[in-house]
Amino acid sequence: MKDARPCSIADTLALVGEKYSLLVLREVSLGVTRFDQLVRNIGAPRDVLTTRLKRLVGAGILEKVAYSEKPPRFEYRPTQAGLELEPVLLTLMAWGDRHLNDDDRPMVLEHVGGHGSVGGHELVPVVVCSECREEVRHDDLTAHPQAPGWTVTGPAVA
Amino acid sequence: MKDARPCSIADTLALVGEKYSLLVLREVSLGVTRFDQLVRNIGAPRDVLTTRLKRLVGAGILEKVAYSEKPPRFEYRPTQAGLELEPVLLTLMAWGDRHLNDDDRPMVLEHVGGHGSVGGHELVPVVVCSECREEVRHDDLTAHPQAPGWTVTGPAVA
DNA sequence: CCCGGTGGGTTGGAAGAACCAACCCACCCT
DNA sequence: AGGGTGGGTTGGTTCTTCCAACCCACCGGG
Repeated sequence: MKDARPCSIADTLALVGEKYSLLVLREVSLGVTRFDQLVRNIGAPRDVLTTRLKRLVGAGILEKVAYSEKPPRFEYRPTQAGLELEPVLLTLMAWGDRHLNDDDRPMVLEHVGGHGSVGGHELVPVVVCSECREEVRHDDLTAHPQAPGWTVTGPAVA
Repeated sequence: MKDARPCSIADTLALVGEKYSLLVLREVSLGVTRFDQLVRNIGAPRDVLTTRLKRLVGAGILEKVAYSEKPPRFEYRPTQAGLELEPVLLTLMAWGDRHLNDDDRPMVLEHVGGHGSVGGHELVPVVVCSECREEVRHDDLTAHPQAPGWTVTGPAVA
């Protein structure tokens, strides 16, 4: 990945884009935080999961918390930064629900609103602009690269 | 990945979770659709990019469109399904902007609203519930696995 | 006609990562 | 003493990546 477009998407994927990493985040967000459970629920090889967990802890996305001394036992809990990746998981899930599992979604999320909302309803996540609160449509977007030497189509100088 | 939790997140990542795949989508969403440009802007090895493009075309996320006969030349354009992955890209970018590139974001997106909105403003994407329009917070969510034999913490029967 | 350049790949070999089964250790329960 | 659980590590094989080089069709200029 040398000389690629500088980009926060690429930077984020460099941390959480490896196989299983986002699935780890799915599990810890669900409250599943122990090594053996993660292995089973994700279906990852144990050694691979070990290296993923190290990476995510090192990146400050998970933290290793002791829940027992003697024998020393740990659980992996999401940090604030880790929890803030939930929108990524929600949008991935929404896409898969729509395009891959349209007739039987493997999991349904119930949304229990904050301010006086009555009961729970099914969550269908949508991305909106925080400024104008409108749903983001592709055609309403214009990209402005900030890095010197880069235009929207590619490197300018090179 | 045998016997893992059935999940649309995993299903989606099986299609677009390999290295570079989402970066391809970033580029085609920006309008960069040709092989050589993709190689340069993404920084991926040519052969790997070839296999990724085949996969994405096969999945119906991209389509290969001829823009010249003699010599035969193609561009890779996102399908509707491909464009609908943009929310994933936006949330990834927002996270990287906040947590990795807080002082100089590599790219700024301008949002030109649809219905009579005046000028463009910077896009800061937020995920909301389409039902109640409130921002989705982790604590407002409850997961309901639909697959038989699965609870939120793991397989029930085993 | 020959030469270099562009677009879009394919090929071969070396290096690295994933995968799997097996193993290990500390502890707890019976 | 024996088995079970939690949380890993190890060794060896296979699967991917990576990189440089190559290939081919076509175009333009001299």
